[in-house]
Amino acid sequence: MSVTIRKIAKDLKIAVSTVSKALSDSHEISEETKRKVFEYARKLDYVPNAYAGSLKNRKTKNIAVVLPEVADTFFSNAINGIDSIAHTKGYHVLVYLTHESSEREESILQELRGGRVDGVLISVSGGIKKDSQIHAQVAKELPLIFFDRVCDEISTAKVLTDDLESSYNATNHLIAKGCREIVFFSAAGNLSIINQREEGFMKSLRENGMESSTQQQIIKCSEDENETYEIIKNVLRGEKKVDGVVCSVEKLAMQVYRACYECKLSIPKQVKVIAFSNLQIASLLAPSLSTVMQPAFAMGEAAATLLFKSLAKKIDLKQERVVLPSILYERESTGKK
Amino acid sequence: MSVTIRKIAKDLKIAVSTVSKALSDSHEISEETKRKVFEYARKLDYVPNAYAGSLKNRKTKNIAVVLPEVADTFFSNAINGIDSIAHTKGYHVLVYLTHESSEREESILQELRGGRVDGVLISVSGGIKKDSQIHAQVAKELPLIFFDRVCDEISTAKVLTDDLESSYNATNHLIAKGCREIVFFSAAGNLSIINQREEGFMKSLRENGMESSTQQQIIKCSEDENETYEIIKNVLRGEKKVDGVVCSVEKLAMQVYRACYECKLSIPKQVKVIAFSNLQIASLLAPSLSTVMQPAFAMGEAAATLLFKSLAKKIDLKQERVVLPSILYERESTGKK
DNA sequence: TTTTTTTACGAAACCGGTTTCGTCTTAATT
DNA sequence: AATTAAGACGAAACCGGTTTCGTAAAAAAA
Repeated sequence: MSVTIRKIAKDLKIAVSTVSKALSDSHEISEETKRKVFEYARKLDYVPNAYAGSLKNRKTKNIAVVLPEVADTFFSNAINGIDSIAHTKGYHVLVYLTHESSEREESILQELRGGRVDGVLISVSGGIKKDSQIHAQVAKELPLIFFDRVCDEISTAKVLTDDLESSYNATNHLIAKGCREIVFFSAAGNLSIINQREEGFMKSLRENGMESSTQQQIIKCSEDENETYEIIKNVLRGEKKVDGVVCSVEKLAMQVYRACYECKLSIPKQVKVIAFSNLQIASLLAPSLSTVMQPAFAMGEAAATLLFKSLAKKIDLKQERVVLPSILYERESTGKK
Repeated sequence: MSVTIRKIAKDLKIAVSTVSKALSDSHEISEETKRKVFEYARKLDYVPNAYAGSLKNRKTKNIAVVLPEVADTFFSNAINGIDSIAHTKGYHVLVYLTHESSEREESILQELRGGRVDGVLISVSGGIKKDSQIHAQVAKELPLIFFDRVCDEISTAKVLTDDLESSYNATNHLIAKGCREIVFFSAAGNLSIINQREEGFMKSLRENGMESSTQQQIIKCSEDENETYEIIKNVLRGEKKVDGVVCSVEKLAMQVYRACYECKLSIPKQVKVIAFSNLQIASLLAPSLSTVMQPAFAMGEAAATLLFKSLAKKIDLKQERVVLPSILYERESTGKK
């Protein structure tokens, strides 16, 4: 049985409340008594129970981070950013993985209503349904902050990147490098950031007079990896020789690389590729991959900072919206020597 | 204010204990009453407080995962494995990052003594000191399981890979490919898995009559990235033309690639490289990287499974030791066409 | 010296559950 | 008919803290 303040009180023949106050260095307690309590607590190696007090004051010092997966450089770096802030605030981080499943995401959020955490940072799963009520419900009960993959419908804080603009820039980059038949590989699901990236892509095409059929230029991929691979191969082998590719997410870039290898298409000679990706080793790929890199760590920091400000009642989350710029790295896959 | 069983009891004009028992489907309560309680609880959207009961029965349904970093494919995949098991058991996962700092690791473990979690899975930081008492202390108070980076001194469950053997195999592989001047880049710190890998390396050299000076063949790298880079470059540019490299950890492989690039050394023509790594995209590197891949997901699963067995009082952790095999992937960096 | 204020501490309620134990009613047993 | 057993529920303790409020003693003010 672990040491409690009741045991300390009993041994020292003083009241439980006195021990509690002494340990929190209350002015109500004399220095003499405080010293005694601290000494004895130290001697018994007293460690307070983390959740006992949380009942009374409703502070668990836990926050939840809900995301599709952790084996992804964007998300793992975001966690680093979140953890760096949480750590300075003495908070603990619970990580929840949805694996892009909306059912799982919903059941996780439902569980989070049980007072396990003081706030939630979330990047929604690709499969999320529009009509889900649970996000709004959670947002009512505790501070909820979206980062990167947001739900536009929910009125709460959001941290994102300039997706439309950076997708526009990426497409312009391909065009500047001479591409004339560009396609956009779009991730499955109905994420607003993906929509933004699609729009940036189309905006560039429009401005450059390269717009034809949206359906032929924006290729929706599947949730299934193998299916996606087939889709990609079919597009690349099509009669309309594609010479430029924008990948909306990192995973697709890897698939495009594999497909080009199998179809004996040379990157960047025959097909130029640029992708939204946070791979630190993009520069070591064969060929090195041009990327639009999101400031994952900074986004995590920003989201966590908003959360703690909200917990300190400093801000109203409804008003908050942070947009950070992505950075375009030009590498061999778009023709850099 | 959220709805509690006391509110339900009051509204239904029954005792709190009756509500509690009804909700847990106790046989003490009549079907009639249960129905009423369930209905009303559902109507009020009652969600039980996660930590209220934990005081009494000492079960938080939380586990801690302590690791050096998350932006590393081994660790992020291990988390996936852990999460997959934890999820089926209805447990929640707290992630703690040490960033290879022993002070941080110690303060984290100290905090975990406060009953925040029911058990701990840990991969120790490289900077950990031998004389730290806190690991043993935690192991006394709650189930503690080491995975991958273990502390040999502590008598508790461990999940690891066949480090000595796989390092031996990796070195043999280089020799079979014609390497005659092989060095082992060893990660900073004093981790037992690194020692095992060093031993496997030396064993191979010995058996092949290639052992010379250990100090010249096993190169200890620094905690500082830039310093490590300089060390690597100096070794590769040395007069004794190194033609084979074993990297004890993934990060070093990336540094070796950079160094070879800068020193204009061709991989695999002049230098062959093999590394302990879990990068899924190792095959897309330029050149593709031969790796010793650890079964990260399975290790996470195994560690979590041990923990839950221990929580169910099914096993004595002191006896447990799981060793999983790594897999050697031969790719271009060691000469595969 | 009397009154007021301050200091230091204790008793008890409280947070939201679980669990033990006692009691009353009804049904089964002898 | 008397006794026992089972069924259904309530009162209260408990888990380990925090917080409010009351009070005795000492110090300060009148």
